[in-house]
Amino acid sequence: MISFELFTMQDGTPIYLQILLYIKRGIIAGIICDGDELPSRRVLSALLGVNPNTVQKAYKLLEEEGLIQSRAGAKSCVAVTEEKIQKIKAELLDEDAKSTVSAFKSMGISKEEAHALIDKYWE
Amino acid sequence: MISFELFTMQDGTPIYLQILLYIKRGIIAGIICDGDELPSRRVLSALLGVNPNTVQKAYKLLEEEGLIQSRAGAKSCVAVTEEKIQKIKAELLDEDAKSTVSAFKSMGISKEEAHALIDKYWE
DNA sequence: GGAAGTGTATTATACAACTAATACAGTTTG
DNA sequence: CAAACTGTATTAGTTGTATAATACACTTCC
Repeated sequence: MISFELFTMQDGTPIYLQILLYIKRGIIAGIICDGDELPSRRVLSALLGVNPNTVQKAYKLLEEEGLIQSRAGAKSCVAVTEEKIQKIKAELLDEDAKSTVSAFKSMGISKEEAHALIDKYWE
Repeated sequence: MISFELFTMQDGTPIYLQILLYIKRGIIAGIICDGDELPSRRVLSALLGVNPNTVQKAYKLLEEEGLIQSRAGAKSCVAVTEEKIQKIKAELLDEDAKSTVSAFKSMGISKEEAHALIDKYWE
């Protein structure tokens, strides 16, 4: 069963996206693995204090991406191949790195300063 | 007069925030300087193909931050001190670096891999 | 079989964010 | 002064997000 102990809500981003990202990143990190059971919509919504429909929206998007499997009546579970993992890993890293580099460059930051900034905030 | 030639619209982020960030980053990079004239709300909105109020929202926020000055009837212009520049530079770099590092760590990326990613997307 | 839990779907409401359309008052400039 | 441009304010409409209340069909397990 996937744990949501490390999940922390932040405002500014839609809740369903936070849930989506939490699971995607967990998969990429290897903390969430193929076959793992997901908490039910009702259980997770109660745990996070949000509406079941909000969880449903995240789960539905994950299913449409082919990362989880759901059948009516049964628990949902993670369904990923190594190939899919590498695919979403490349996608997320691409987004993050691209936007960060773009932001740094537009502010006149050099590559060396960028490295120093990463180090500074790594702790 | 501030140039918007390098400005490119991207969907996903509110337009007024893109305008706001474009100007802030230009100030940080030293491309936009104290005293520079801004295009009027109507002119810039026509140039970008958006509503004048969208530009107004960005300008209003910039004024509330004390980065530009506006008086009814006259053109608006940039009004920054070196101190203010350093302040917003620290703020923006803090946000960008912090969220990037957080994202990388949650995906199990090491500091060395992070550096390699920055280099990869720097071109 | 039946109870409990599950996924799924529908409808409605509320609220904030974003954009749009318009009107009004000030300044600049000839 | 007057035309043209400027900033500002108000109102409205659309969309996205979140919530709420149900309803229904399916699976699991005793």
